[in-house]
Amino acid sequence: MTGKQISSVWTRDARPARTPGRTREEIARATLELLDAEGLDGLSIRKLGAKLGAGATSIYWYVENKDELLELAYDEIWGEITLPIPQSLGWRDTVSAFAYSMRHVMLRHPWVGSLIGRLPALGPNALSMSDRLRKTFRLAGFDGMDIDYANATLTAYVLGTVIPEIAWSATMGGEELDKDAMRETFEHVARDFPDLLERLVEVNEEVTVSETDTLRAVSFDFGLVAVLDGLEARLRS
Amino acid sequence: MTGKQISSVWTRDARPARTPGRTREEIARATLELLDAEGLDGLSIRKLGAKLGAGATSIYWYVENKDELLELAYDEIWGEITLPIPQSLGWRDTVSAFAYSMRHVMLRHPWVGSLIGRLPALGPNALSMSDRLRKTFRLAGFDGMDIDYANATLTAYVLGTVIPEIAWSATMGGEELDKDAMRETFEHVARDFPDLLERLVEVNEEVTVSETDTLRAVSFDFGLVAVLDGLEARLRS
DNA sequence: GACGACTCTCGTACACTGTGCGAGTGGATT
DNA sequence: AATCCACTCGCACAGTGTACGAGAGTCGTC
Repeated sequence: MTGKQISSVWTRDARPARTPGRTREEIARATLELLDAEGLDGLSIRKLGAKLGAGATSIYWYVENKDELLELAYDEIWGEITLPIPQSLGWRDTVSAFAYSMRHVMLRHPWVGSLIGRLPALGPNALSMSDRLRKTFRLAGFDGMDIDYANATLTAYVLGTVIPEIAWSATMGGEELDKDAMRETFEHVARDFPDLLERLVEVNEEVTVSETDTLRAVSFDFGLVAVLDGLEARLRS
Repeated sequence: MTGKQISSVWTRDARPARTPGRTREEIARATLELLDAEGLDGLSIRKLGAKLGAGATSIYWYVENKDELLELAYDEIWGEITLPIPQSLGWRDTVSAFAYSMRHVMLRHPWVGSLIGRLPALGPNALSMSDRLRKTFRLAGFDGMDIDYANATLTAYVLGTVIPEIAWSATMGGEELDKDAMRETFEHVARDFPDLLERLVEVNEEVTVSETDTLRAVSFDFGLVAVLDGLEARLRS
């Protein structure tokens, strides 16, 4: 049981809750709120300390370094994602609901976009979700390693769709979706690719602000259906 | 042509190359090398200045801020990815080759994992690749918006697979793949999910270091085939 | 050749960051 | 009452991104 482990908050047990002192949950929650309010760059140990009514460096009693703090907040996210109980729906509807939930949660906490490539998902919420997804795929008829492959494929699709979406919103959303500015930007950067430019401008013109979301949702759905079809084909063979 | 645009290096033209002074390419290349050598946290303006034999703040003549520097390096990455000329192979083989190339390039430059959720891909190399992918999908028989949907789906799958892979390597790879340490870690963090734990340990045990890569490649291929099957189904209807 | 304009460099300075250290505090155990 | 230990936190250090403004070098025009 003892011996060197991989470095992560989750490889050490939380300190037992005592009368003085904070809990991991408290700290995770506060970090999450700060991240939601001010983004990844807005989070600093000193600000977090202030928010908790504590001295800046007190946090280091509970956490080895800033990355571990981010691991805590990251796992909170996984806890917000919902997955219907497997038996209630067909597997396609079940995992679709998961995919949509995951997308929404990520868009609500856009800073995860920069963390997924840096921190492993080893927290209890992430693992619990992984466990439940595996059960869902097994119930659907997948077997052995295919369970994990299917799982990975679905999750990859969602991540890969949402992460660039976040980057896009971060750059374009800041300017309050100024259509003319965007058209000019496109015309400038894509001036050597008339084909691509035409499509970019077209999409930019014909769609109102609120319809942008719908369009993205349609695109998300297209890919999701394709992925599920592909997985289903694997199931039948 | 004038007017406010979206904030990105690519919305401003590069300064014309003069006798003194660096070029964007020079700076992009140096940034890339520094990132490859020292990672995202290892990149600082001062270090980059030193590497270029320039004063630290000279870089700000060519670039508005550090993010724009990262945009330059990010686009270099897109330039390393290869896509066979569409007509030479069937569309499935063509986009498969692209997917594998993209995966390898990303794994070679693991710091991109943290950038994709933060910076838009508006550089010439990224757009050129996007343009060529669109042509490939059109040639395959996709039409209208389906071209872009298919494009997005494929790219999402690759990104979503590789990004967590990078995070994993960053945490586990540092400890030189100590098998026992990993087993202990798993047993600790996944102790409440016996099913998942069994699989984690099993995979960890039965596989040698070099086979880890193979296993990941197999998993990647499984999902890729599923995605392509799903897209092909869309093509037939 | 002289002058002015412009491109480009860079030293200094400022506010801010993560975090090591070690002295301090206050409640529980003996 | 004495001891221990979980916990707090001020200070300090090295490092960060970047604003600013003074200078150097090069060009075009008279």
